[in-house]
Amino acid sequence: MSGGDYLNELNDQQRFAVTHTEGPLLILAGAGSGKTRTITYKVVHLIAQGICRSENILAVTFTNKAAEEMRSRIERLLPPVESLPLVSTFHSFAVRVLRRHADRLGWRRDFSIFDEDDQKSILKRIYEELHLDDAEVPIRKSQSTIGSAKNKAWDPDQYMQKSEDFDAALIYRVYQRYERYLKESNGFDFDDLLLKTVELFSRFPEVRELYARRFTHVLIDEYQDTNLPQFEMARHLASIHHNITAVGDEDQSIYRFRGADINNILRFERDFPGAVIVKLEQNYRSTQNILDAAGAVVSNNLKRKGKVLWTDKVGGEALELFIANDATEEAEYATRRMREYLAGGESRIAVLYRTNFQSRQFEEVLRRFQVPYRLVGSVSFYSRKEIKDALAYLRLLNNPDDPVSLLRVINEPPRGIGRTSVDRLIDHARTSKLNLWQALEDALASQLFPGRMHLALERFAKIMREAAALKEFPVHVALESILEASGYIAALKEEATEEAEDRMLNLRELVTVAEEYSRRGQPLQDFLDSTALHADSDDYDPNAPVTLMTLHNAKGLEFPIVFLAGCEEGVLPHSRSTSQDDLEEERRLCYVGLTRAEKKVHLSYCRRRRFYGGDSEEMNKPSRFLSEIPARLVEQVPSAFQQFASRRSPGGLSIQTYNSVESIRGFLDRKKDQKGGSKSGFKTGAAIYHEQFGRGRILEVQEAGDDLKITVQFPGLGIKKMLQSYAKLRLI
DNA sequence: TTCAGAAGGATTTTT
DNA sequence: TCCTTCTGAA
Repeated sequence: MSGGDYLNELNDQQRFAVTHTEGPLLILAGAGSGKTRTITYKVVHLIAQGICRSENILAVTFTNKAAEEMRSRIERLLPPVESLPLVSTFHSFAVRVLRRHADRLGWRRDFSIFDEDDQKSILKRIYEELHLDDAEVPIRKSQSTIGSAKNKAWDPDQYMQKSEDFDAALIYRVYQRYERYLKESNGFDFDDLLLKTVELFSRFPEVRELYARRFTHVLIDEYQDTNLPQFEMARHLASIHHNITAVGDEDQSIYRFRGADINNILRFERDFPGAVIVKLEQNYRSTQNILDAAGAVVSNNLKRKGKVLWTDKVGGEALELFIANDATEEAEYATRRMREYLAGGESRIAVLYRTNFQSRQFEEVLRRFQVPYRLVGSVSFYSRKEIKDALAYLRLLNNPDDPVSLLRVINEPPRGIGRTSVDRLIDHARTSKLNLWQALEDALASQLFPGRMHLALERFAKIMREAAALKEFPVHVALESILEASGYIAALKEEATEEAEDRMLNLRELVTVAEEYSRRGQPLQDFLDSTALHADSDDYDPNAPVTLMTLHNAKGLEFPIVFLAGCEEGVLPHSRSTSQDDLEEERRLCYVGLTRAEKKVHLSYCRRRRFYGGDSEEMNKPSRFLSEIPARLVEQVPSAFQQFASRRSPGGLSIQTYNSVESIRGFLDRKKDQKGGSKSGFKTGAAIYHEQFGRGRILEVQEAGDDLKITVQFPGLGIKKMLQSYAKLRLI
């Protein structure tokens, strides 16, 4: 694009933000106001106007996916010859920096990146070493405490000084040992990636300057979700030119639990003197009704600067509220509506929820109704066992000091190295002050272990020794070879179960991903980095007709139709969010959900919801956020019972849909109250249709107290008793 | 050492 | 409900 055509596509405020290219700038932007678009255009503007060169720009996004999207938008707008600016997340940027300079901090450049699972297994080892009991201070607690200490940039000593935790002394020891363990393993955890980069910048001014000079313009998206180390990274990077542009919306700050500090955005002017502030308050996404509803909810928060979004899309459809008896019914209702939408030509619908486990019923029902969908998150590809195993092998090749990976694969597939052998190996490492791999080699060389143990360990050592050269091979070759050589594939083949089949397919998939890296000539290191930093949200496919995801993952996205499920006390807001600050964050989460929608929002909640299989004893209360939406904006859809009652025509053929035994019970109760025990309409001999089993005939109807038991014969399927099962029955 | 079965425990959100 | 951990037997 030439001349500046792109400027014509912007409103006055956006254009100001794009063309203001000197000094710190804060863009306070509302939902749907074209935040990301504005900084994307700003990047284009900087290059197209020759203000700086592509390589002098660093744009930071919140997720890899967002980065990828921004890159491709920039690419479309720029003349094809230009090189692309660096668009990355804080984490991947940090990895980039550390891969070049980690040696200054005493790490090698081939360091490993430890995820939360790795963290957990490290902590487990440390607990054993220190003879700590999980019952005393749960590992989970240590893990999260260490994490939040790191988010505040506290080292163990600072933690010890500042923490008021009753268990601080104990966690202090764990934290100290943990840090040493990481160093000895030549690894960083996620938090370290940021922290150590900041440390590098502050301890070595010449390194900081290298980057601060190279990037003359720094742009940061989703600034409201930056934590302390991220803020400090930004400050270091802007320390020479002060050309920092931050975009954010305090109402969409939803990562407090991860150390995100809403104050970073609230005190931007103090942090970056001379900052200019632009507000973007026009919303281009949603109808006025949706905005009003969202605005009404979030206005109950006290900690905000406050802004009023407006749109020229006046009115719009009312929000719709469905009250379901249980989660299955909620999903069924939503799925029926989705089917209608899809039939009517809608192609992008989102189901959003607070917690991942809520996706289950939706998946079940969508599959039953044969509606294609895409799930973002939950058990992601990269957290599957076989994938982690395969990556652990590669990681071990890359960094032999990595004990986490070594312990993960030493007996995977089983090769006769059991707990006892592993414990003795660890012992030997500790007493001889060697790392695990060295200890293994040492023990083998000095014949330290008895015959069978020795042989098993030797077998493993041989595999890894011979595989060492693979490191230099194309990634997919290395991966395939190690899977073969380790016997992993053979073991799966031998197993010959459906599950093993699945695992092999997943591994194939991983090889396909690796082939990409080989094709681009990227080294193993790059492959490992991006798999380590892979996020659930990276799986989002904008072309899927129906997408299921958490509210957190929905940040930055938009959909014509949004279903916001589980609007109950205990779910949204979550039962663990009790403090005032927590509640405000939950409210922002609700706000984020509502403002994803362009045309229509469907709200729903369940009167009962099962947690871990058991029935919840009490009835759920509707979310307090629902009552914060003005009644005039919401239309309540009749519940299942009401729908049933109203569709029943006098005489003639009536079609009655029972969504669950629950609603049948409700129906019976009513009937009893009204007419004294009149029956449900299920009669012996009646023909019946069941959504799953098809046509059948009722053999027996029993009513015991509140329970209704129906015995139905389905031709070819035998006799089924329907009691408290979620029978989908229709009389025909 | 490994496997199978039983028991117990847990669950927010994520780079 | 599902997943991890524990226990005992082969």
